[in-house]
Amino acid sequence: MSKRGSVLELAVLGLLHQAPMHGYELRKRLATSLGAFRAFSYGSLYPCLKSLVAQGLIVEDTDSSVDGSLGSAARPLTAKRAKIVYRLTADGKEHLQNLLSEAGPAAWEDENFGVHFAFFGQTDADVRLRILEGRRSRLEERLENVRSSARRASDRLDTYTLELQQHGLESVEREVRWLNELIQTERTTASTNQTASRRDDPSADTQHAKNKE
Amino acid sequence: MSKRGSVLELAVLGLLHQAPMHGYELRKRLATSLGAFRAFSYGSLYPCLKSLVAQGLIVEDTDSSVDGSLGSAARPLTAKRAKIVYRLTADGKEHLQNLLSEAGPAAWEDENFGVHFAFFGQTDADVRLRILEGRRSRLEERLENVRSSARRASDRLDTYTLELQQHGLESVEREVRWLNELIQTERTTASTNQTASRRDDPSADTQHAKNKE
DNA sequence: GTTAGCATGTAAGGAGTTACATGATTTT
DNA sequence: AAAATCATGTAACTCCTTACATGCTAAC
Repeated sequence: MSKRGSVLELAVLGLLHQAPMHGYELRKRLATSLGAFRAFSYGSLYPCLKSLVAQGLIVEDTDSSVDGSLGSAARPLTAKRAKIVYRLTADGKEHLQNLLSEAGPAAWEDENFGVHFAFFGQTDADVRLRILEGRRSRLEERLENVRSSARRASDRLDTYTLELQQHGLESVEREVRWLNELIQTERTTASTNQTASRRDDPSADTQHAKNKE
Repeated sequence: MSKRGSVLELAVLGLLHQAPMHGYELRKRLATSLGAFRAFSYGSLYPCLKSLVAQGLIVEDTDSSVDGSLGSAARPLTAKRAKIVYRLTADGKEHLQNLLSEAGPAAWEDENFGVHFAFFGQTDADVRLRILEGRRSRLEERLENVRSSARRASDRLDTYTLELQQHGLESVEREVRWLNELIQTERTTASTNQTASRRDDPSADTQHAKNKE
């Protein structure tokens, strides 16, 4: 169990950690505040929230305060099709921390990297660095593959295919440069102010045992 | 029927149009020659090939010529676990042309744009231009959304989230510049040498009636 | 003669979308 | 009082992946 690890779950937990909110708003934030331009549909969001509740990672605060306007004493304090505000539980916070201290390949693959990065504010400095470096070497590996296969087949590919390949290559190169800058910054700021989360802090290691890296 | 329109099917048809080949090689080309870095698994490729056969768009050339080395007369010309070479049928070619002359939104969304672009060599000049322009305005629209939501929430987003958003923004801006150049080139080369596929060619319009744009 | 790469497939399942269905609240 | 937007949900489906299962062929 616990291998419930879609992007969505992490994103939801991360956002709810910043502030409790209801599904509708959650969805809007997913669309923007995540650098990714992925927009999730309600068809995936709400079932995900249900599942998180079932796992005990979040709870629903059924908003009975805004019952408001016509609240006489006789009214059974339900009905009304509740507005549900979701909030992290203690377990949820812990689980989020575990997910965010995952510094293996899973954290730097395309689908996940963006989300992990988006919550770097809640991530240990050493984990941040490892993820950035992992991502970078993943991309460099990819560049190597494409370049070598380009050497083999280079010609005999029509203009458009080449153009596309070239553009893809440059995009990846650009991301590598971006990562280089970030890594640089992480390293320098880490040495100046941050001994934050030294390696002798045991809590950061709790889930490392079960990893399949 | 015929709404069978996954990325994979188009990619397979496009590649088979360039040359007949078997599944294994098809997969390698998908990984590289498509600018996208998506690699499809056999688990999706082979079922897709089956489905294309069932639709009559491709046929299997069970390779009995390379029976070769020990071919005495007595041998029943099967067994051997065939190497299957796939090849487009006439229907397949027609269907491919229809897919490639699709100049609506479906052709310029993220998932499809790359594949359509990869086969621009087999696409009419006017369709190419429309897809490029469609893609560009799609991206500009997206930029507008992100920028305006950034104006609203700008602050109060932590450093990393902003960094991510910024990087995403710049990636998209970069793609827009790329598209601008391509559109420029298309326009100039179209006016010089190409009257290729003038608007009075009826065959380019065959599937336009059923579009839901 | 055994490893590495070529070659073909299937079953189960994960992650997300679309289309639908409903209702409350705010704006015009 | 109509329209827009806020808000919550479900069922069916799509596309693709993982893990498995099999066997041929070339190189070392």
